[in-house]
Amino acid sequence: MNDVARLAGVSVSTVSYALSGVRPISEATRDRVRWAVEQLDYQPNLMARGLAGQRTGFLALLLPTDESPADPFMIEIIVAAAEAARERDYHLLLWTEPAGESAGVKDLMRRGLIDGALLLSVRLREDRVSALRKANVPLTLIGRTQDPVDGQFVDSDAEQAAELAIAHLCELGHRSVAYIGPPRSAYEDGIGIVIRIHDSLVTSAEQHGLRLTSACAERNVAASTRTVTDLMAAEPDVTAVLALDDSAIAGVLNGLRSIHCSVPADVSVIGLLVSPQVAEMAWPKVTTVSHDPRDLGRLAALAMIDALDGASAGTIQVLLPSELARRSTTAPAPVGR
Amino acid sequence: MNDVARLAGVSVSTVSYALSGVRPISEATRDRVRWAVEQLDYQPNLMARGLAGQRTGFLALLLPTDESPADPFMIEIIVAAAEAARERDYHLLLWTEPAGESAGVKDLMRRGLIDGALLLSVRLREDRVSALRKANVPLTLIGRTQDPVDGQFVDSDAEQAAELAIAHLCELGHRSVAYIGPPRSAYEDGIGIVIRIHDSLVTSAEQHGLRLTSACAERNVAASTRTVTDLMAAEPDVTAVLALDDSAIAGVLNGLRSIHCSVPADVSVIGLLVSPQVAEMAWPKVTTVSHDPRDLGRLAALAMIDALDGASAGTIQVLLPSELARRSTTAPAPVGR
DNA sequence: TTGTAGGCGTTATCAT
DNA sequence: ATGATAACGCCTACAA
Repeated sequence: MNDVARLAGVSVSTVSYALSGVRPISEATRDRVRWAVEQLDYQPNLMARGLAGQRTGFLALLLPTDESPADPFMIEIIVAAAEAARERDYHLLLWTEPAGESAGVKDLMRRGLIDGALLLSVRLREDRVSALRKANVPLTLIGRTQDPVDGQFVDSDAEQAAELAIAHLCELGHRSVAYIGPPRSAYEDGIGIVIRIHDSLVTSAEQHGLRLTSACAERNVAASTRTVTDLMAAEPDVTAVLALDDSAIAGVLNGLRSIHCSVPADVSVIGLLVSPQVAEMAWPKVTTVSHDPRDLGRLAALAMIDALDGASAGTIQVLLPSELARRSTTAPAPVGR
Repeated sequence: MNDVARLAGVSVSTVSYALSGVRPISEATRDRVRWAVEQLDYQPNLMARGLAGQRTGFLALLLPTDESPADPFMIEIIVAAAEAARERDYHLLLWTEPAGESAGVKDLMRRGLIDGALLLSVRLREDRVSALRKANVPLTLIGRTQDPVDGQFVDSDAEQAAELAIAHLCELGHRSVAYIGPPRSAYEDGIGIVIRIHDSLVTSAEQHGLRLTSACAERNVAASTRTVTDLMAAEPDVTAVLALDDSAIAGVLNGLRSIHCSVPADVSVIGLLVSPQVAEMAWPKVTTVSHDPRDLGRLAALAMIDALDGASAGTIQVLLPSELARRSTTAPAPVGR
């Protein structure tokens, strides 16, 4: 930067201001600085900037390790967050830590490394959130706590998604539907989206006068296969199956095939919050009620950055609506059953 | 650190040396410093350290964006790299960039942000490698270029894996086997592991007197399903199928089921370099010739760090051997076919 | 074995 | 609108 200043014939502070735009600089000077920067192919040193300024340009993405490894939906969230951060000249640090803990992130903050943190897999009751708040770590949640009045978050709108899915099945004439949810442990852990989706499905089904049967399945093909076959045996009236997550899709389709239920002629299937990638990869391609997972990561990163840069008008709280993507697994309910 | 020095009654440099251990410090002083650090719960500022010292403590993990999004095998590599880095007080930056490019990483280096970079999805002929070398970016590849004489890498031992798989099938009495590889584009792009696995399979099959038929399938269930059914129709003698990658597994099992081939009674299936997670999730559970994907990420990060810290005796080049994990998809070849 | 002081490359505070 | 200069917090010769 010294070199740039010398070449442009101005002082270092002028260069700094010309680049950051924090104080008015004359056109002429600015152009000379720009030219010198160009000439020397100058790139500011980020460590020095971090030391001297108030922002380091780093965000931590806190990824719980003891859960089932990330599925495609999550990957897309993460990568999108990294890309959004980059657009705004921030950098994303991948930080793994056991589900309940956050001491590591707190240390990152105290060591002057990060400006804030993004939290994944948010539970309804979060020790991490209060702990990090207390440590003055700016936070944006991907997901929500039970009562997220005061913090920033970006989350899927569970109620809207549930209502959309149930309404669609209702229109198609289905009267009895099943829901294959995640393992019981996800409920016990209090994962927000899991509980909200379930509750919302129950509510929507009631309002539409639909019969809803819920079941849990571990996140593997064998388990969801077995769960769906058991369920169809116990509830022969069921003509549609809702499944949450990337993980259940393969098993559900598999199970239905194995008991000679044709999809969608005999039974319709809807994937909730399933990544397009997985929906398109399955066979037949799965109709989903979902949104682009990338929006979750992208908006969370941008919300964090806006808050840090003081560009936002207050706390950002976003609920992403889902859309119905009709693919090949939904059809009118079979008649005469 | 000033506070620590004052509290311990020594100078800042003594504190610095006591913590880094770069020069001899008396037991007594060291203890006092340690105590003071403890008292104040002091954590060094990493930006200042990065500015003053020669290392920043950051590594970039370069992730090509325009390929199919990361599968579980890759995720585990990435997370393992992040965790290994952390153990050594380094931090992993997630850096996405289109497949051929590396200008962004070069800039990271020039901006004094990173100490080195980890490269994923390495092709046999790599523009990125030579470009980054020229820019003096320390590199460790996860994968190999065609002729990786001088650089650091950690890669799967393709020849050993191929030989192991072929030998196993041979022992089980199979005489004609099929290989469902990745899309043709992966070959055209020159992805190292893809080409090495294919070539090695051909070689091993020849040596064992096995007939090998190869096919390519796009990375989705429908494509691999169709590919395997077509292939079985064209080559009725085939009694075993090898599949590379997480992506092909579901389709292969699906396809065989759809043409009423029982696995493993009629046809055996082996997954090559498939993550344990996917192998266990499938149904039936897939026999694999693979290794822990985490080793790839972990060793790459450690190799990089050792090189940076000068702890390594020269260039690190690792080929990870695979192991046969017998699950439920391999059995002796059916007799009388 | 320990202390002193200069420098790393920015940003921020005073002046002008 | 611009310049000089002091932090920022640590590392590392150099001196003692």
